[in-house]
Amino acid sequence: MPKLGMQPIRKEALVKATIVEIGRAGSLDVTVAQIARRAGMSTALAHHYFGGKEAIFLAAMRHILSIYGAEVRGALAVAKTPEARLDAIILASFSAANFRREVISAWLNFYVLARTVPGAQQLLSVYQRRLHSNLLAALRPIAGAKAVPLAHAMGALIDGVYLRAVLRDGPPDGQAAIEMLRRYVAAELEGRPE
Amino acid sequence: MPKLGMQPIRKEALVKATIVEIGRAGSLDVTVAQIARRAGMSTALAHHYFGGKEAIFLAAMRHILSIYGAEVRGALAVAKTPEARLDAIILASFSAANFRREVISAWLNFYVLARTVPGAQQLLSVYQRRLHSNLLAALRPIAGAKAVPLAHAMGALIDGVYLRAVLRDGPPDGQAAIEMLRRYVAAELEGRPE
Amino acid sequence: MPKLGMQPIRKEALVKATIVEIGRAGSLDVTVAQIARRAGMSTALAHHYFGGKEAIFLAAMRHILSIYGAEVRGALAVAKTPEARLDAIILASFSAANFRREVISAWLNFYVLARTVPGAQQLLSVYQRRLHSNLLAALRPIAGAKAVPLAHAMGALIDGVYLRAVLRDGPPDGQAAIEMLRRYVAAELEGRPE
Amino acid sequence: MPKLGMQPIRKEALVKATIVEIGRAGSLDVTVAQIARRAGMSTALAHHYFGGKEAIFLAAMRHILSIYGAEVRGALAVAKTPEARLDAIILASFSAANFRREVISAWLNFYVLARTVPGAQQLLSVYQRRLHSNLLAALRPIAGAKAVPLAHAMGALIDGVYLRAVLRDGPPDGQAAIEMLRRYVAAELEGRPE
DNA sequence: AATGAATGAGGATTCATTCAT
DNA sequence: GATGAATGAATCCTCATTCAT
Repeated sequence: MPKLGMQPIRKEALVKATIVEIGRAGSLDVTVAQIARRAGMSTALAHHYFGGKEAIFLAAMRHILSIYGAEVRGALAVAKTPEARLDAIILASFSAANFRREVISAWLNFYVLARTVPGAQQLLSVYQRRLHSNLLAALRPIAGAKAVPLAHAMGALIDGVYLRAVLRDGPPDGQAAIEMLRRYVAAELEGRPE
Repeated sequence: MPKLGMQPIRKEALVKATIVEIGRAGSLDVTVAQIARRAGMSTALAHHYFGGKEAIFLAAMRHILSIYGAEVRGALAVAKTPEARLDAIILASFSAANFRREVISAWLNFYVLARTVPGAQQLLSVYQRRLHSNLLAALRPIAGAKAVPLAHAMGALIDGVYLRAVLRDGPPDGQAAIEMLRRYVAAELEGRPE
Repeated sequence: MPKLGMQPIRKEALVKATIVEIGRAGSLDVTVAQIARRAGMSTALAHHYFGGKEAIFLAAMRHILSIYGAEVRGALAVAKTPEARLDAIILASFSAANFRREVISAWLNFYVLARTVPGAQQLLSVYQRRLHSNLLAALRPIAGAKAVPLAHAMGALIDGVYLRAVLRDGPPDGQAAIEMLRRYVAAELEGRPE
Repeated sequence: MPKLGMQPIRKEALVKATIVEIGRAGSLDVTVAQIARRAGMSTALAHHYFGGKEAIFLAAMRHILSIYGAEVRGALAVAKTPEARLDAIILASFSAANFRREVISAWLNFYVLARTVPGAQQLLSVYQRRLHSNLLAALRPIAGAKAVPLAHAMGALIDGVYLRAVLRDGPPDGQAAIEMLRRYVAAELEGRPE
């Protein structure tokens, strides 16, 4: 018996199923049938709601990025000093919600997706730009002229840590990642102030 | 006009074609037919020489890793001081031969491959371990207790720079990458020694 | 115009088409495409319903064996004496429904299939055991100690007649086969009673 | 270093390899490459000597049939009485040389081949006719009018025993087969003479 | 005599997508 | 809203066969 207002529920189920399946498969080689089955519906319905596989992937990507964005935003809101702001970004990047096996796996694969699908590339660019500007805003007061290169390096380092976490067998170690980032920032800031 | 001793020639052609095609496609969604066509032979011959698609991918991966390994080894051989050794690794990582669009793209996709194919995972692990031990050997004399975490961070940073280079449109900027790494090392080494 | 409840209809069509095609080809070298075409559907649908070629073959085999089994069961039900029972088995074995060109051809090829596919071997074993026990039950009261070897021989003779029918050009002669079996039984039973 | 007069040696090796491979595979799904490898040569050479796969199969079939024929001929030559002649045929049919796993498997598959390849059909017909006339010649003096149907039944029974031997797991039991045939003949001859 | 090289043809299987119900 | 039915278009892989050496 079909109910009204199922659309958002179905869509969310599909998005979550997509992330799980990409995590499980370790690649984008995931069939719509797998996603739909895990979401508890037919493939036809999945198509009905999203129009196509690519749109499903994009929605999953948007979901992950928006969760990450929300977490960062929330943490920044309560941080008072530049140092606290910087740390908030680091902590959000490796929080339990984001630095999870499936999410990391999906993340890596979205980098791949971005090479093919313009929409994905755009989403990833937006995320990178936002991260960069957040980092920059926090760094500017405390790093001076170093702020720009430092922000670039931190972005790359975060991504690198994600990338490496994909390969490891056990659960990802967020704490170690956080320490690595903190240590990096500390080292760069400790040096001659300019 | 069949000649003798074609096997190595054909295999190499296929490996190179594979890297090019993965670079072009931006993903592992590359058909054997595409690879074979670019290598100038039939798909049947590609299968004949490698036995299957996976083996072709693995050979391509091994090729890239071995070139990188050779370059590092060569640079380390002539470097006399620890500092020179460290710089040699950095330079090799972003040399014109390795830090090329196609190679970077292939690199990213090999990370994905490693999630599925055990052989690929192993190859990547070997590469990471070797890089780590090279970094460590160079850092130990000059970074003391910091050597281990620093080597980890450098490895992650290198991978992160690769990952980010994938997304950018233009040609990858090896020089900027080198400077980013050098700057980080300098900052860490400058700080209080323990 | 897709309707509901097509699964059993499609499956049956595929099973029948399989038997016809094996009969036509004279071997198991029958493509799924041929079977699907004759059954009036795409190969994809055939795979969808059966999961693979082997499963289609097994279903066809099961179909033939079950028809034969049903016919024997039906005939045994109305036979009152051991002699009538024995004759019922013979008649069913060479009835118009079973002793047809295509069915015989399929039969032979299922023997071949049984050499490769465990499921097929099992099906054939079941058929042989059931035939044997039916024969034995009918023979025991009238053949005494001879019953066991006689049942074996009759089974072999029936199979042999099938085998030879495969080679002949014209339509198989069920009547002649029945007479051969009857004569064989008569000869064995006439001999000294023990 | 190619030698002269290799042709018959190579051909025989291929024929034997073919029988072994058909026995191993349990079907005609045997590649020329497998046959050639087992025979210790390249596929190109196999083609060179036989011209094609079909010709290889036919040669293998001819080989088996001719061995069987030779054995029967030899046994008939020394048999003095009709009874002895009959027994000679039975014995030859289930001799250790013929009633072997691989040979039986090949035999079955030649029945399949005969449905497709005219040459195979002809070979099999020749064998059947020869067996029939041998049986008839032996039976005529001792079975009178029964000779013809008895010869037919014996032929079918022999084939049936072969067919059933294919399915059994263990080694084929020639002795049991011989007894089955002898028992049948005895029963028919014992009965009232007309 | 012998073989490595090479390929065209074909075959099983998968999958995103569409459509009628 | 929801789904079973259905397929066209790939894709990987195999294999008999040919050819130049």
